[in-house]
Amino acid sequence: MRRGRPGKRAAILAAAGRVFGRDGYARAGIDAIAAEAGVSTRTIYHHFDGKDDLFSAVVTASTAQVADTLTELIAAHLNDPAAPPHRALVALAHDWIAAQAEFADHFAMVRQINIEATHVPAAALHTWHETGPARVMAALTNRLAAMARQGTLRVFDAERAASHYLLLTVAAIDAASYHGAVPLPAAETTAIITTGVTAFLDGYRPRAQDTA
Amino acid sequence: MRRGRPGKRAAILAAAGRVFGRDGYARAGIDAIAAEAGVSTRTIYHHFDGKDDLFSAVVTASTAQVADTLTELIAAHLNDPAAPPHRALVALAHDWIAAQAEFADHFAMVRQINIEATHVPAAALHTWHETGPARVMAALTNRLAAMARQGTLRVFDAERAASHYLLLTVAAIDAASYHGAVPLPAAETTAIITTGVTAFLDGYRPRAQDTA
DNA sequence: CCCAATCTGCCACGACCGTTGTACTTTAGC
DNA sequence: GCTAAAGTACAACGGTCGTGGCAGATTGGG
Repeated sequence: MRRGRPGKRAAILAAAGRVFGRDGYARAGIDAIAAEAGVSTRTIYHHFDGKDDLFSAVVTASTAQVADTLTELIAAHLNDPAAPPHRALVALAHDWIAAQAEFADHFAMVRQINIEATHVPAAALHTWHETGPARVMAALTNRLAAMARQGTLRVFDAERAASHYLLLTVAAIDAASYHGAVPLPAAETTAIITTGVTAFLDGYRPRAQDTA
Repeated sequence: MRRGRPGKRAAILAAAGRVFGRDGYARAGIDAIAAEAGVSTRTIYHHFDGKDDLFSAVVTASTAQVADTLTELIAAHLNDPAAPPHRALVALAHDWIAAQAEFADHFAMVRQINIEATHVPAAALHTWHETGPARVMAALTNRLAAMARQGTLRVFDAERAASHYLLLTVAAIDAASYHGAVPLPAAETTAIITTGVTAFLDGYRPRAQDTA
């Protein structure tokens, strides 16, 4: 049974997400989280065993929420495996980026986890990966494989194709915007996504008639 | 004029690079760096103004070294713009990954900078970007443009093409290996690179004759 | 309304760590 | 070999912060 009042607990989780996302684990202070939540520091220790426990509770909660959101986006945009791929893949990337902005705090925490992967217990890292990224990747892989079966895509390994798609769109945006730290003009965002999807579909090898 | 003896200064820089890379900025202690360098903590404050100053000195030094290494790799592997691209791009990616392993501490520090981009003075971030990534990207962009002029590649925007190449190879490896935290079997490394280069060249759109 | 759980404010302990002062020893160059 | 710069060992200050204790206020269910 969880300790304390659920309302307070939810407020603490939300506030901790904001503070951890903004300041990072090390910089984030229990006092700051308590103030943000409108709660006394003592109450935080009523609900959680300490800073580590609070952090992992926040991450597991937001991980599930984000994974749900992203899998829904995938299902919505790639529901028709016979549809022309360019338009759907561009639209999906746009919404994906929007989700990253909406859950910016979550992704900031995840980046910290990845950076400190060496200092994080391997078991926690593994369970996080299973409930989050692996779930989303499986959904995306599944849809790309369906598109391949329809002849919409030419895919040898659907999982690698999913990786490549995300790298050329989402990761490209992340790199250009310093993971959201530097805001990107909407036009540039669109340009990165469309050129990324074009590269994903067509590649950079000269066409046969070009070499003439 | 730099303070202190150059030998000690070099030892401090090297040790600080190792400790910062291994433990991260926050976790890294001046005492640990001093011990690693075989130097008293007081000597560190003789050479540098403090932890921040030491960190930025380490980063600027290794940034120049890494940028040199990578631009040399680019020049060596893409020296012939008329050569078949697949082989050269795969070989370059392999050596690039090897360089990332060799300078693992540097890249660990860079990742920290990127994560904490919000908390780093914008001027320092900008000069770092100019002397490091921007230099390397310019070199790679230049070579891809040359290949495009030779008809080896079909490129609209050489800089985006350079990004896409790195995303599909280097970034793919980084993501799979948690930035080097989880060692990757050599076979998997090769598979990621070759499939990445194949995607870069050929994309995923069905060939005309496939749709028959 | 009452009681038990919960929450609050405040204080304090203890650990960690960056930084500095000081007195002493070592090193390098003239 | 002398001298000034550089390095060392050690202790201490100061700040931050996680954590817990405690007494009293508050809250919500029976």
